Amino acid sequence: MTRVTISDVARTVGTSKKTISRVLNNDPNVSQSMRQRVVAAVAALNYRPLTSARSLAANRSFMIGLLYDNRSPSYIMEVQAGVQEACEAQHYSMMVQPLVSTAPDFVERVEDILSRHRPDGVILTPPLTDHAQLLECLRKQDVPFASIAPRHPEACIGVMLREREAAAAMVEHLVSLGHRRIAHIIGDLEHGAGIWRLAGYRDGLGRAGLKEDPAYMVQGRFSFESGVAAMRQLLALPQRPTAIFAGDDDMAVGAIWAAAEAGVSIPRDISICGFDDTTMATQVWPPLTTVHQPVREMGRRATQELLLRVLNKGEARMVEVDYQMRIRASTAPAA
Amino acid sequence: MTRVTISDVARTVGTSKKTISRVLNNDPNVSQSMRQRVVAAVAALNYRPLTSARSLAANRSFMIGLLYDNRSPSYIMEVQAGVQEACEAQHYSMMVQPLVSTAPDFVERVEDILSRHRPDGVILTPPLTDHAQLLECLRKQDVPFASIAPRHPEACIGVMLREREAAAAMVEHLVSLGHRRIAHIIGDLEHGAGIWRLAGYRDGLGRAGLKEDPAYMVQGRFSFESGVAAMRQLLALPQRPTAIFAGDDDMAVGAIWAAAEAGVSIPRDISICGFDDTTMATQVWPPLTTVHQPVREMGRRATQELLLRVLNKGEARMVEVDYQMRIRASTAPAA
DNA sequence: TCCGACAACGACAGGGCTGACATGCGAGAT
DNA sequence: ATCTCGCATGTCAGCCCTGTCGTTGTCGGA
Repeated sequence: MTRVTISDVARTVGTSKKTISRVLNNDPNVSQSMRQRVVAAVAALNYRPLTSARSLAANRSFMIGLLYDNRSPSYIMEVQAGVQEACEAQHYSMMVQPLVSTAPDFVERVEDILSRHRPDGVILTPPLTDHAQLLECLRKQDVPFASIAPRHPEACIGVMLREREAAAAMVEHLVSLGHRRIAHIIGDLEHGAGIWRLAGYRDGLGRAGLKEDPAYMVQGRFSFESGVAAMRQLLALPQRPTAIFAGDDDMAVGAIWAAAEAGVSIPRDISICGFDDTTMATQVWPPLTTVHQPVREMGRRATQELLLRVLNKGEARMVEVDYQMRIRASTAPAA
Repeated sequence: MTRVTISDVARTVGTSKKTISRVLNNDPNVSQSMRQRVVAAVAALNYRPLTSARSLAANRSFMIGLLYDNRSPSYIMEVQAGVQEACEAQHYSMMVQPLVSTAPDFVERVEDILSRHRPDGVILTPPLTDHAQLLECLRKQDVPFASIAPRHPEACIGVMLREREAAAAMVEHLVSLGHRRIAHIIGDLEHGAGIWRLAGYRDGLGRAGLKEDPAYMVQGRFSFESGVAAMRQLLALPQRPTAIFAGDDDMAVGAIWAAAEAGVSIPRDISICGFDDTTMATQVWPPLTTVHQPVREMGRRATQELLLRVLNKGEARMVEVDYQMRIRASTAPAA
């Protein structure tokens, strides 16, 4: 049982390979009747064009690369699902590539992937969205890309969310519950998210007329462990905060864990909230108040914009999606 | 700046394309001196063979497909990382494909992927490992595959773990803490894991001389929500169990959540343990006693076996990896 | 010295598909 | 009737690599 090729189809229809190709690629200038006959034959023979042959001939790979560097698995998994959806809709395939931006051979590896596979476009997730060398590499190789939550959204296409505003809104939520001593576990400042959320925290304090207290601003790294460490530090303070806004859910979950460890009750003694609304947010106890980011949709939208550009089907842009506040049981009125 | 091709390299070295090819593919029968000159030229020109051209000519794709159907994201993500590692080591690339085994066009989609991309091999994760139509499809198209924790490990290559034994050991752990009323939240019985862990639970009870009680065996579906539901059911029992062995961590976390909801203290009132040792296991409070499954390693090992077969480099087999008990704070002596 | 065995290499022919260009043909304009 | 034009289809070269197979070079043994 050998492979069915385009020639086989052409032979059965009694036409040229090119006409088959035209039908399959939705080229204009094919008569209705011919189109139908071809479609019928393709179905009858169960023919599917071989991707590698198409790539070679058409000089494009029909592939989108998803590059990431160890952000939380649940985040990446969601993005991946979204990218996959969008690719599928355009009969593209997705190739995922974990990368370590600090590795010595980083650029080398990127170049390797780009030139061996020649993806028609690439999706960048934080913090790769702002990796200068990477961006240069992409530009040099002329590979279009779309970014998810890049630090400089005005300069590129992709998708973003008003994180600063959302962070401020979260602080306002805490203020509205009567909290005055509100701490922030700062995310990785290499990420836009880290910067914006910190800025939003400050906005929120400012609007409520509260002063910043350096002791209430603890550096984390967007990880569970860093959340635990930060919380321990906050709990050791002579005057504890009554509410904590963690830069992301992973750190918030860490904070909740450290609170449990110390016998501090959430939200009775301290309110905690996060950002992202990951799977864990609803699976910890108490359920976490957080900002919902539609990560999957963001993956999808970014990919759609990218494909718009790749396929020359319209003007690609930086899309903005909406966040949503998810007020759950981890925040409560100040004692 | 146009692409560097094998001809360019051949021209600079002053030899034929085929010789370049031989060097790049580590074929024998090339003299040392020639080999060196070629390598030097390749480096100088920064040449990288185009994957689609190689695929077409060599009639293989240099690609391994990873197929999965919505098991928990953290599980898939770990497998994916392992598969990726193994692929990389052999200069293969990984293509991930989410699938919905209940979808009406399931077979259609599988066939499509297989014939368009012709992966040189495929990694199957549960429950796809036992999907009859899928397996038939793979055999028909002559695509080698390796399975992770398939229900019939003797019939295929891949990787497995003595889950039944581990489950029994977990029950023994509970027994050794003095528990006598031990419940089990049963996983999805479509998965080998569901079956084996249930069997192990029974083994454990039997060895301790305990009788099975249908009321203590609640059906779940390997999901957080099903864990919550099962736990509520168990808590409503006139005589509650003192310990619960959940079929996986997701359900165990759900059980912990439902306990918190009901004001039941873990492990003081009830001990809970799970299976898998996912990320969550150490992030919930109390930290979860569970069986550690080296998921990433399993992905890697399965892929290594697969590549052994694909590349004809040796006899591929069903590898067995070891589990480890992780006794943490969610289990304690019976009251 | 000659032969055979085997190592080292090259010429050639595609693999399956698409892009550029050529051709044929009928409808409408003149 | 003639000329245009535009749509529908075909021809052909070529994308970049590798497999096949035959040629040449090398070396040891008789």
